[in-house]
Amino acid sequence: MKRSLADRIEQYLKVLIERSEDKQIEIQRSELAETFDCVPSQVTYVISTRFTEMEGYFTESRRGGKGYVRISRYHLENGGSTVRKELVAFIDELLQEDELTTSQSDLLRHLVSYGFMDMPPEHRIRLFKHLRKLLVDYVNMD
Amino acid sequence: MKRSLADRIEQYLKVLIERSEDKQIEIQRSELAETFDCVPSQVTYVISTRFTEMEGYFTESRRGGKGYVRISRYHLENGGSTVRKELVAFIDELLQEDELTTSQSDLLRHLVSYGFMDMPPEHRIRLFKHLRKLLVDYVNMD
DNA sequence: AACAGATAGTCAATAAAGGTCAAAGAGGGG
DNA sequence: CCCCTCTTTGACCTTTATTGACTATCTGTT
Repeated sequence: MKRSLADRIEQYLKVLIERSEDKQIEIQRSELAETFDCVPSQVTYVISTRFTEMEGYFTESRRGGKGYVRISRYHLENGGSTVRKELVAFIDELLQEDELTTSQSDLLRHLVSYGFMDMPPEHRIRLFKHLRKLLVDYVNMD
Repeated sequence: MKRSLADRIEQYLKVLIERSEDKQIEIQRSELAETFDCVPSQVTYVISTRFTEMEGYFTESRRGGKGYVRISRYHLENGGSTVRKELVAFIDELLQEDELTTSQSDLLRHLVSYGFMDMPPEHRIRLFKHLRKLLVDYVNMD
């Protein structure tokens, strides 16, 4: 089991994240590339393949002077996840009842599943309830 | 978390604004530049990129003797509408580029146009920016 | 009213990041 | 050995920050 460079960079970042206070780190792409003696785009590759929203990570970045890449990990299972599941279930229901098209429900499911991770749970709960109401409004419009 | 000069000036101003009685401050561009040991136009740069209407700020200024720059953060309904319009415009753009179907953009436009009315503007601004990013992610998924 | 001095604004050049994309390389399974 | 997928690299692109020369607009004085 020979670990690739990408694997090692991934591991390195994950250790940093787990050790951090708020499960969130900020790195400089070029600096990290230098540490691992590779091209900067390798770092981009690692981040885009191993720190996706599907894996529970959220990334932001800024270019230009003093640029950075911030990676945050979210707990998919804590506060609000019940509400999240309920909302996803509701979207599926609307799809079953032909109140939404497949493309609409795909989009919504994506937004609801992977978005709003960085909100405080109370806000997220309120937001999801609000969203549900908005959806009801929408499908009852015609 | 290394900060650029622009970041530090931004932070400084935001603290002043939050501490102020009426969420409004008046500064002298050249004086602030001296404080941060930079050229005055740096201050202009910070203000024009970080204290925009979209971010919920409003600025006025006067040149000449006793000149000033006034920055106000607004609280009420003014706040969200620029961001809302911007997001709707972005959705339309995605539709034009065939990144979204008509049914998807209709749904989104409805949610964005009629929802979130009762949220505090600061939250709404963040939410809309977040939504925009989620949409970008979604259309780039394939 | 004209002028002088004091401010703030504009704009373009330059630097300093990160992003994109496609081609080449490396491994592994059939 | 061939093919497929994942990795690595590098040339080129976009965004953001910093600086300074030049411009515009006030205020106060003569």
